[in-house]
Amino acid sequence: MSLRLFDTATRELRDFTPRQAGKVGMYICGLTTQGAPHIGHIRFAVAFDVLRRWLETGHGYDVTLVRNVTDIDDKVLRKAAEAGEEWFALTYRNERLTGEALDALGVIPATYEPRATGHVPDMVSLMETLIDKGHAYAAPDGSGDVYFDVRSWPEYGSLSNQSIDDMASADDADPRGKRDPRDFALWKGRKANEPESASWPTPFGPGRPGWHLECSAMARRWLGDEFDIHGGGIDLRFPHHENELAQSRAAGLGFARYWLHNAWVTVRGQKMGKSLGNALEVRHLLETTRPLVLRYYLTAAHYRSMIEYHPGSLEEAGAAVERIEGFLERAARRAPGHEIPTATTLPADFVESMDDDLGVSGALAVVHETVRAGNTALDEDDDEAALAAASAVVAMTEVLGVNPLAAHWGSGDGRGDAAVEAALETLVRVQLDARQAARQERDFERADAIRDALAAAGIAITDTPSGAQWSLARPAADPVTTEKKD
RNA sequence: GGUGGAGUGGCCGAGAGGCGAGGCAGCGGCCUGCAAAGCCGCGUACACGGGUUCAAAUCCCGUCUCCACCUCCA
Repeated sequence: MSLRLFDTATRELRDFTPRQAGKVGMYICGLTTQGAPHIGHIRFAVAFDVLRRWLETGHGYDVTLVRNVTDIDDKVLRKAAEAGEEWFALTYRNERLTGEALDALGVIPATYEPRATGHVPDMVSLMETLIDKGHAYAAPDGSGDVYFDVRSWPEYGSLSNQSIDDMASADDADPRGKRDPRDFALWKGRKANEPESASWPTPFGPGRPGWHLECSAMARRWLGDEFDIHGGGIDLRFPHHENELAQSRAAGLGFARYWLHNAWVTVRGQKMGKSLGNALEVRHLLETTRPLVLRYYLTAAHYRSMIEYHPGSLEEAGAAVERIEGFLERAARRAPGHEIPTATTLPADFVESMDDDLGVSGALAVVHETVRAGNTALDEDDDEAALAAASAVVAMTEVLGVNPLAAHWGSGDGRGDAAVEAALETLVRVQLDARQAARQERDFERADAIRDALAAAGIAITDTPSGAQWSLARPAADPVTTEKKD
């Protein structure tokens, strides 16, 4: 069974075949450095993290993942000017915040994260090629801008399935010497009010990258003239990806062979965005929600479906996660050394779902079915079957990045500092022994008082035929919508 | 105006001609001193109106509603 992915360019599912056997070059685009990341930005990263994991684990590909950092654009300069800080301070601070958020959610780091500002020579080279081929021109008005000539490229509009003449002509079409209002800037000449630090010398005069050129230049440098997958949010399809495609192809490059786009997170039916004031910043959500739960929430829906955020959705994700964790904890008590090995093969239904354009919903259904079967096996003292189920659950959740036992989640599963844990174990065990003694004397009032006291301390008791077990309780999240303007 | 997407049971969320994915919540039962956890059972849902078909949530026609993109956008 082969992997099928929905290619935005052809608007159909296509069998995925890498251009080089065993290797995949993937470029994903869109992590903002204009502000702190909200869960919409992170969803994008999580969606392509799942793809990357599946390419690696499910198909054994050697993946080179390049994730760009567009660290200079109009908005960065504007915001920095408004805040009275250096633009590079702002963009680097946010780049780090984004990195922290991705780490928190268990997103595997990219192979490389190139910055636009470090690739000006690559951009100049592309522009020279485009001008030579008659697809770009320096603005005749002395602005220092360089534009792509959309009329010179018949395929312009193919990615978003639009013809140039059908595109709404922008009311604010830049008058500065464009041959067509739809022509877009490859390069922006320096304006008098812009900081000198945001300017680079070029044969066309001093200036800075336009918004689109950096991706064509960086993808080419790190992945080659042609590569396998280009990913990003659906809202980038036009104009950003359309323009990337046009400028790269017009320059004679093969560029991306598959285009994948994820949908966004909505709040009250609207796309989340800082400008709308409904952005849920990752760092705020993580004050009340465990990272694993947030990761599960963002992973559980198909990447091309919108996720409608509503109060309570994180609690539901938390309940689902706890169900999986509860099973793994029970199973681990029966496992040799209390360690659950990771299964080396994945259930066929899981593989089939994942191969069908990353059907994570179906894949998670298999996870939960396996959990139920495993719980039944535990109840029937069929340890062999229970451990096989647990191993499969570990392997499947690892593919999705939601394995509760992954070292990444750290103390989230109660695996804190060993000395602290040992001390706690001793103290709790004393209480459990006292409760057991009370129960044997049928002094249930005292037994329940002990249980209540432990619960108040955040320790949950589970009675089993072989005695009471305890675990750190996971209080339900209490997320708050942060109404934060940027 | 152009392009694309969506409407599924109390909620979330898959599926894409015929056996009701899965999760959350709820109800009943088993287990338990009681709980919790776990297990078993319980739902006849697919925006609306037509049509095709032995059979439609799924295909066709029409309608309604919502969302997105059309040079800031994950």
